[in-house]
Amino acid sequence: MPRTRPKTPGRRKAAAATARRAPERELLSPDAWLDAAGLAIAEGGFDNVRVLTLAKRLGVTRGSFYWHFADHAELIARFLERWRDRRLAELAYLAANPDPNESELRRVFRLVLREPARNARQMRVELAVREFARRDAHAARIVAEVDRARIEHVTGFLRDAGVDEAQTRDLALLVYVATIGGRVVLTAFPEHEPAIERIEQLIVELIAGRRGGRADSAVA
Amino acid sequence: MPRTRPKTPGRRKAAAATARRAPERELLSPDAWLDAAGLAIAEGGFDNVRVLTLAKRLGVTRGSFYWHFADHAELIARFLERWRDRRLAELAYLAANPDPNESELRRVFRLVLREPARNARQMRVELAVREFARRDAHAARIVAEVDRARIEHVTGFLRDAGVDEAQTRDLALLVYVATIGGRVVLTAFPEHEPAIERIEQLIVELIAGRRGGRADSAVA
DNA sequence: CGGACTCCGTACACTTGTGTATTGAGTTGC
DNA sequence: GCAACTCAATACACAAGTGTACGGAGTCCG
Repeated sequence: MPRTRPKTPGRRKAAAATARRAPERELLSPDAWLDAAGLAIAEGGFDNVRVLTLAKRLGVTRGSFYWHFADHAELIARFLERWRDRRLAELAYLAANPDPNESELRRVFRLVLREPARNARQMRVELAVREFARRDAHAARIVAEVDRARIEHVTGFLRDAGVDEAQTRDLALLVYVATIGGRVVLTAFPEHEPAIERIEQLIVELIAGRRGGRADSAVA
Repeated sequence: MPRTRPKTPGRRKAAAATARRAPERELLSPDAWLDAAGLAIAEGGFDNVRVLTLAKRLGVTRGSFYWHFADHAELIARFLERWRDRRLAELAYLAANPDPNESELRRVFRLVLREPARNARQMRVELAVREFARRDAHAARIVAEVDRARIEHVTGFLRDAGVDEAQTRDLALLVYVATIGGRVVLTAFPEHEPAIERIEQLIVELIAGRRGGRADSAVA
């Protein structure tokens, strides 16, 4: 340890940062480091997160980093937890703000299928997190939490849509699995995007067929 | 260059290896290095392929490596090409050896959905290749070739199964995308495997419903 | 104005990894 | 048997990355 670095370092209040007389050079918040890490992860996965590289990109030296974070491992851990919190908040917002002009199922697809396809960076980060989860226990737990919440979410929608109770789980898993797979192939070949949207329609039909017999109206 | 290392190094015929009087220590073939690389990739992705580590695992030093390969890049390139050739051969074998006791569609699922789920290493390698393809042009081309061939294969099966011609491509893509997605989540959570098999059944029903061109198929 | 605090720069020690040059022990062919 | 060949060991130079120790410029607060 340098002098006596606090275990929870400089927690600068972001709000008071502007009220404070602006320093010559803008100081860095931990979030700035996490954002930089996110960029590096989107580009080359978790192995591409190097303190030296991030510092260079942020225009500072590693001295700053080791003030905000104990070490490289803490950066990764905090990044993963922030990622999980944001994904869960995403779901919570969706559940709390129903859109009366759109069917629920469509919104699910928009969230997990179409929307991320437009935000390439976010999609790449998610895939990188999943990749990393295969060799990191902490990441595996994080991914499990997010997967669980998402599947639960889709399941609830399907149940509300009148799908046969015994099969909502399998259908939800199908939707989720097709979604993830779509992301994987889309990151490599964006030209398939229109086809992915037609696939969405196929799944809608499959679900419609699984409801008590009829119903394009309520679902679509 | 050392002395005058040949551009195409020692190509030991694997067949004559046993006829040859066995050396004190078994010599390494390039394939041995490629296999070791595959193990490293399955464990930690392409960034985990390090000449030093492979050598340690093979019980030799890097001197051997630089005899068989020009450099690290060549190892990666040859690994990718071998991977592609094997995947294409896999498909060719399937097409050339029809099994009269099993439906074609089932065989497709067995190949792309159930079989790899049992071979964890192969599955992880495939996912790592796809991850690597997002930042490596060569890998991207390789993956494109394999994807193209597989989707073509599934499309052919669906057409033979009597699926509406106009939609075979979309259905094939759905099958493929669901497959890839299934692999991704299964690598993280193997306990979902039975659910994946039920998903297979759902897709079969979807395809059956698509057979013979029904009227309501015009919804898309 | 002066101490304490916040944040970053600098310098050092250490580790891991690549690539090259060279040597050297087996093996094969003639 | 002996040269040529095959394959691996060793030693070296170099680069990149981590973590730590310490110094130092701003900034706030009394």
